[in-house]
Amino acid sequence: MARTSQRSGAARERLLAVALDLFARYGISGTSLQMIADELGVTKAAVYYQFQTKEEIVRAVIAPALDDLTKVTEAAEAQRRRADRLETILSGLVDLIVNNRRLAAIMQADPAIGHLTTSHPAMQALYDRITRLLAGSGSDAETLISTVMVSGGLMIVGADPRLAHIDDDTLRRHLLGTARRIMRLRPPAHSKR
Amino acid sequence: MARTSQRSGAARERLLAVALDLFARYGISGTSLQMIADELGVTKAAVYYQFQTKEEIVRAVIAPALDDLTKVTEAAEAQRRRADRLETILSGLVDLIVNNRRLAAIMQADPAIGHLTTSHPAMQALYDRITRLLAGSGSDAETLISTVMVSGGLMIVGADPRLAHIDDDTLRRHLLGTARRIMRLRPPAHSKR
DNA sequence: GTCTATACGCTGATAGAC
DNA sequence: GTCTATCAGCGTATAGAC
Repeated sequence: MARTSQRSGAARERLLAVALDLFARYGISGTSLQMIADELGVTKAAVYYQFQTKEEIVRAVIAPALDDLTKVTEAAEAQRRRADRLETILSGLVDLIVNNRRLAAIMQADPAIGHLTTSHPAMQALYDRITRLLAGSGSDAETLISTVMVSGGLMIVGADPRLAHIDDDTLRRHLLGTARRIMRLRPPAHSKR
Repeated sequence: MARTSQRSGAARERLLAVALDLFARYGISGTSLQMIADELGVTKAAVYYQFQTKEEIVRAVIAPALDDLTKVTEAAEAQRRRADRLETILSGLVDLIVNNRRLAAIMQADPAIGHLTTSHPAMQALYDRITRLLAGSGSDAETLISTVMVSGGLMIVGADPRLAHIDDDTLRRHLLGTARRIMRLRPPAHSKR
């Protein structure tokens, strides 16, 4: 069993840490298996033992954030009122992006990710659920456009170097504010601020 | 003279048309010189005669839109009042994106473009000018975040397949509306609608 | 001025020895 | 679990035919 994936192993963890670092610095297409191997002090084939495919490495790197995204989506779907669903998914997305700025940079910058999200059915389904949370069931053009702009804008924000100097709390606050404005959502009265 | 570029030539135009089409379908990294050559019915080296580099092809493909972007930027900078500058650059960006949806998809989706914009000094300067138009001289965190979200969100919108079915006029109208909302800009009184 | 033939070093990926 | 050897394909490059 355990052809690949699943099982831990220290070598595997080291590899993922190195890969995240290189991906963030050079992009996914800009990072070769050779670079990862060199950084680890092994050969390319040794990397291929841990992961059969470069795409597998990418998936493993983004997996933790994807799990969080799933949880946030489920929490939002559990809300009864549309305003609460919107508020939950928006603040969840904001937190996720602020906490994973390097990862956001990777996901936004590389078409390899786009390929992943569109090809993998489970990810496509998650994408659809988030779209439904943001746009609601009524899919008029205006709402759809706001939805695409808010999700796209949030993604991009994590990557942009012009915002690198802004601390997490400030970024989180203004990101959520701007996101609410795009979706015409009033700040919740019961919120702590 | 005329090592490359500059001069027209029918072959050159055909190549650019094919390249734009392939880039839009498969992305830049996903399009090989071989694919372009095959589509034209020539060899890879023939492509290499017209353009010494793949990057040169990319630059030539995005050049017309980049010229338009420069014109829009200059028009906006010529406005006296900040609200007018904002209005001009926003509606200019919206028009550009609506008129070049396929191109927007390419530019947003591929890191090769990111590399172009950050490496080429002239493009970096243009980017800075647009940022200044949107953010103004005061660079508080909130304005900066709105700026990044509006430019990023607009870019992404051109690429998103969920909006492919929306006609140009509707897209333009709601895009501008959402952009104004992000930047807290009231619609101009003297506007025709 | 436009192309073909050929080759270089790199990539992601595979098979099989140790 | 890691290695060597090898593969086809990539972007790039030159020499030379027409």
